[in-house]
This record gives sequence, structure tokens and C-alpha cells, in this order.
Amino acid sequence: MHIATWNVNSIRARLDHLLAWLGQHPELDVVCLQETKVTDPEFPVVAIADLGWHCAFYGQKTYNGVAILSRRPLEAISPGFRSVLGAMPGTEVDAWDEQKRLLGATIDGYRILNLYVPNGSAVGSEKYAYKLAWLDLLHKYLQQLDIQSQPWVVVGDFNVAFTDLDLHDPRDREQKIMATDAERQAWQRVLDLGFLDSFRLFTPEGGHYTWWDYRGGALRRNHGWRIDYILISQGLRERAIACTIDPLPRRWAGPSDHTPVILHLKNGEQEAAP
DNA sequence: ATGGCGAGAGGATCTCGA
Repeated sequence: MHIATWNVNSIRARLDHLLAWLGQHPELDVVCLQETKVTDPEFPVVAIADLGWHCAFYGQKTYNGVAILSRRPLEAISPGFRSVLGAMPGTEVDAWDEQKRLLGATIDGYRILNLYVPNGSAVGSEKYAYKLAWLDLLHKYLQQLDIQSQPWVVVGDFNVAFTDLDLHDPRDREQKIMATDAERQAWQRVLDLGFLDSFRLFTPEGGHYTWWDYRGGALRRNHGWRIDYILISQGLRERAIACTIDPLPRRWAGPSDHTPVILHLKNGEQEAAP
């Protein structure tokens, strides 16, 4: 099982890159996308189906939007917080689901959760408060579920650098978004539910990034951040073989500012032998 | 300190991202 995540920054603008990348990676089983920026009727199902992929998508005009592509059919597709938190009084789930940032599906017995975490704009802003509250809601969402009952893979653009190894320059990190203590603590509470950062199981050193600003020659100077992650539930640790960042799409002409991350898992018992 | 680049909306020049 090979699962990837990629913030494409508009699936319309990046369709050629996506299709080319899928063509170059026949090993992939599941690809989770963020910032598709299209409504569901606008999602390019045909172009993707032509390459042999099923897909589930949950989008809106201009902003946000998430999608899951899969070689095999997707089951138990659950868009937004609603499916899990809808019954909880006082959570105002409908308001939280106005921004399309969360999509779940089950594929081959793996529960996949694809996230596009709010950016937060600037420390102390309304959007920053929204980001922290959104992460609290994600914690509530995952708390409702039995993480031990089936293999869980939580992926996406998390918009937080977990540690100082995950950004090129950690100085003054409390003054800018993505590496403040509050953001890290909000994510730590989620991890403490029983998730592992699969990339760090294999790569202890810093200097590995998934996002480089378009501005200021950030890519050329390798001024990057690792903000795209693939988390696995504890039970999957023994099946994890590797988690790698593919730096190539970020170097193509007209790129997304993010580059994909891929998790390699050994086949479990519930999967048929090839 | 600010903007720097790119996408979308809309039809010039905004907002937003991270």
C-alpha cells in the first residue's frame, strides 16, 4: 500500500502536473490532494478516471477543497466534521463545514483522513484563533473514533512545523505562524491520541521540507518548511517501510508551492496477495 | 518593517496563501 499527499494549489492550474506525476508513480494506491479550489461539479473526474482512478472530493469555489484518489473503490466516504460531530450538541458543525477542509474514506480496510488545516494568516489574528479552534475540533472528531479498531492514516497540509528541525530558520518562531508553541501544542494533543509522524520514523535529521515560498528564491536557497505529513496509528508502525518526500514536482515549470509526500506500507493480512 | 509569487475573481486590482 502506497499513500501520498500533495497540496496542489488549484487542481485546475495543476492538472497537467498531477496527471504526469500519477503516470510516473504506478506504485501509488491512494493520493490525497488539498487546495483543489473547485466546486464538486468542476472537479476533473473524467481526466483522472481515464488514468484508472476512482475519486472522492469535497470542494468549494476559490478556496480550500480536498480530494482522495484511489486505484480501488472508496468506501464510507465522509466529508466534513458533520458525519462524526453532527450529533454533538453545541458544536455548530454546519458553520465549521462551510470551509471544505476534511474528507474521510476507507480503502482496503485503511481509514484515510485527508486534511487541509487553516493557514492562520498572522499570529494573534482572527484567522489564527480559527486555526487553533479548528485543531481543537479535529481533536474532538478523532476522540469520538476508535483509532485502535482499524488502521488509520491521517494526511494532509497541516500548516504547522512540528519541531525546529522542520523549518529552515526557527528564530522568532513565536512571531510568525506555523511554528508557534500554541500551534504545536494543538497538534501534539492530536498526536497523543495515538498517531505517529511516519516521516520521522525513518529520518531523524532536519533539512527535509515539503513547502517553499514562491517568493524570495526560497526554493533555490532551500528555505523550506515541513508542513505536509502522513500520520499512522500505532498499529501500523510495523507495516511502515518508508516515508519519502518527492522533491521533483516543486522544480517543474509552474509548480505548486508544495511537493508530495509518500508513505510505503507492507501489505497487511486483509489485503489479497498480488 | 514590508514585500517578494501565484491563483482566483473579474475584467483593474483586489484577497488569500504560508
